[in-house]
Amino acid sequence: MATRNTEHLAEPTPDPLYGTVTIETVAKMAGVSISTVSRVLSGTVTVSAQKMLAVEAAAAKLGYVPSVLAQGLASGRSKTIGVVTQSLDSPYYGVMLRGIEDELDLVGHVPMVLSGRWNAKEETKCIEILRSRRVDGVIVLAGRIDDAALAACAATLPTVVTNRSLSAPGLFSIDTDNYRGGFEATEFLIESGHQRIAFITGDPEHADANERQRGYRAALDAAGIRFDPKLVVPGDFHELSGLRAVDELLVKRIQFSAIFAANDQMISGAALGLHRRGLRIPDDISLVGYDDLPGSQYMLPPLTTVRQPGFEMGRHAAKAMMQLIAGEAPTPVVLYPQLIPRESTRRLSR
Amino acid sequence: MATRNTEHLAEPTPDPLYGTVTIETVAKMAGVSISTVSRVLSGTVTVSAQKMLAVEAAAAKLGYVPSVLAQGLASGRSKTIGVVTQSLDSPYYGVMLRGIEDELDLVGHVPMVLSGRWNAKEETKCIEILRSRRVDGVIVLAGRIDDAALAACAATLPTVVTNRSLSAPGLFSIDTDNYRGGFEATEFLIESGHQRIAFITGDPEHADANERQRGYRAALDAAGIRFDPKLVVPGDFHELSGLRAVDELLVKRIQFSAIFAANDQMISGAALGLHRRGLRIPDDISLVGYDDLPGSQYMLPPLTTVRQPGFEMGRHAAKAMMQLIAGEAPTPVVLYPQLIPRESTRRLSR
DNA sequence: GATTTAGCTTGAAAGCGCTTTCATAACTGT
DNA sequence: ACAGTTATGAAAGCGCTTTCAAGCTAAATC
Repeated sequence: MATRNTEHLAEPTPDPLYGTVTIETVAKMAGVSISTVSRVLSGTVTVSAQKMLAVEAAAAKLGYVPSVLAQGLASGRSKTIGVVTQSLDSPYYGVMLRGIEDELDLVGHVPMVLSGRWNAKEETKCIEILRSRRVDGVIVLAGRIDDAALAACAATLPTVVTNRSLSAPGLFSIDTDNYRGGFEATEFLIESGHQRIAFITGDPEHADANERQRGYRAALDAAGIRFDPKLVVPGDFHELSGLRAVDELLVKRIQFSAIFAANDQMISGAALGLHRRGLRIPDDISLVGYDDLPGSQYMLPPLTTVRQPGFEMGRHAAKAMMQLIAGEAPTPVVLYPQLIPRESTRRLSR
Repeated sequence: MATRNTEHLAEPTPDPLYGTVTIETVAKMAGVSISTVSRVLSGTVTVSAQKMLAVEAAAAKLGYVPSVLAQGLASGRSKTIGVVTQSLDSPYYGVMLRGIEDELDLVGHVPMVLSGRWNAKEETKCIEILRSRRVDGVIVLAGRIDDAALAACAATLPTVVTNRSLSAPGLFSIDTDNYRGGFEATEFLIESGHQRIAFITGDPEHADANERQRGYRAALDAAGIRFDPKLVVPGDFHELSGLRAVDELLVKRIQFSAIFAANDQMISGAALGLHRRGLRIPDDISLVGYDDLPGSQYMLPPLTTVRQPGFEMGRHAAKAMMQLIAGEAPTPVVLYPQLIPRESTRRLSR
């Protein structure tokens, strides 16, 4: 036990000035009951102005900081929202975390962020840990965990998941239109005169990546360009896979004038691959990425990419969580990706 | 109150299967007292093998997840470590967060990360929030909050601060040798034949930045190169300031063959500035950064930079925190920055 | 104008789900 | 048979929230 009461001991000295000041300390000093202190602080019930002032004065003088732990135990609400991300240093998820933090801050809640390290098992473990900390809900950023497990989680804990579309009781999902993003990026390249457009895929376990690829194919079809499977190279969302993809294309002597990758990190790797072979961007090869990471506008040259509204997604996820907790049905939102033309693409003059 | 006990009501039905299973549920099922369940779970005291098995079986069957909230309240240890970072999407701090998370995970603790948004006031607020959540300690990553305030915090809460050197009771600080990093980067450039080396400063409020600058000057002195204040341009650690710095140098027609910036992000901006003016890296200008961010090896060209052991720093910070909590004196560590030569620098042939 | 009634404010007390003393009961060895 | 161990349960308490009922005041009724 933390600090035992000593009132039953022969120790007439008033509580040592030093030590934890609890609601009781405040109550005594203000000459009211702890119930009243609680009421003043939570502001739920009217309290006479006089006592209210007394309590506030006492609390201020004592530097009283209520224990959210105790509040949580007593009220059943910890004011903490669990967040499962993939990695604490992922640039893409980082932006979403910022959105979540900002929004939660507005309503006095705090996020508890754990990372799933890109695998379903770890994510499940994270959720378990979060559950043991009695979070009021969990927000899963993308994640590898399967839909069924997520739905099961939602049955006993308000759950919000981003970058996915699925529905279940207690579950809210929020996603952007990746198909459309993929389509627009490809369309942009085609309109710029490119015909041989390579595509570096993302991790096939992420629905996002597949949707972007579907958009790529659809744009090709729409323009009447025959799809060439040789132009599609597998990637895993990390830089190195982008570099390898370029190597593969080049080694196999596959003709292409542009590359569209399922995310910015892979395009960054691809750019290095081209650089190593003496190919210039965009003079020789045009590049389009996906995400618009904070650093992408400082790439050399600045990257043309599809901007994902990560920050907004984070905000909406948090807002939806608060609604879920309040028992309301979250207002569905549609977030659209947006093509940001910069300098990594050039118009092909025929 | 969360769920009221109903045992005093005329309701003979056993607890509904659905609902929170507490230590009491487990105790009843295993036919032991809650004390015994607690003991089995914490493993602090020996319990007969038979009861131990019974408890474990019951816990497993019920899917019992102890409430860390209640444990924290009762034991006075929340098993949560507060972390104050600058921004959840900062690449540099992200790596440190990973280190902290990894290390904490090993000992069953969880970080609660809040961001100070680059200002002392917010940081103070974060610490206050963390305190209200009864974290067992706080780790401050760099931070703008002044040393005195930090020392005051440490007086009542175990505190670890990175990227600073100061000492106070209950306070542990861990830093890398920024002077040395700055020195080595500059020395490397000088050894490569550069004489006119521009320096883009970091935020002067960060001691780190100033130390790096001191290292820069010292290396110049050591090589007998006269220090030219015109070569020093102010920056703020963000990309844009790097770009502006280059503009300034160029507009003022200041001669230089290399730039050393106090961090990678600014070098990234500087690179774009040079690119815009048609200057090539490293052919025309050599570049050296500081930090070695995850993306720096994929810059075009890959960046020569001073690697900061951010991950290790995070790990050590967390390890020191656990020692602080255990009442031990953390083992001091010295972390050295390391120059990583890549392709953004060239040897000047005279 | 006396009395009832509704409406407020307030404190006592029961819990929230655990940990940790304390004391008891059951063994051990000699 | 007795001191010395061990295992175990009862119970107090961690710092709050929230019900419950009592106490009071002001409005409403006849």
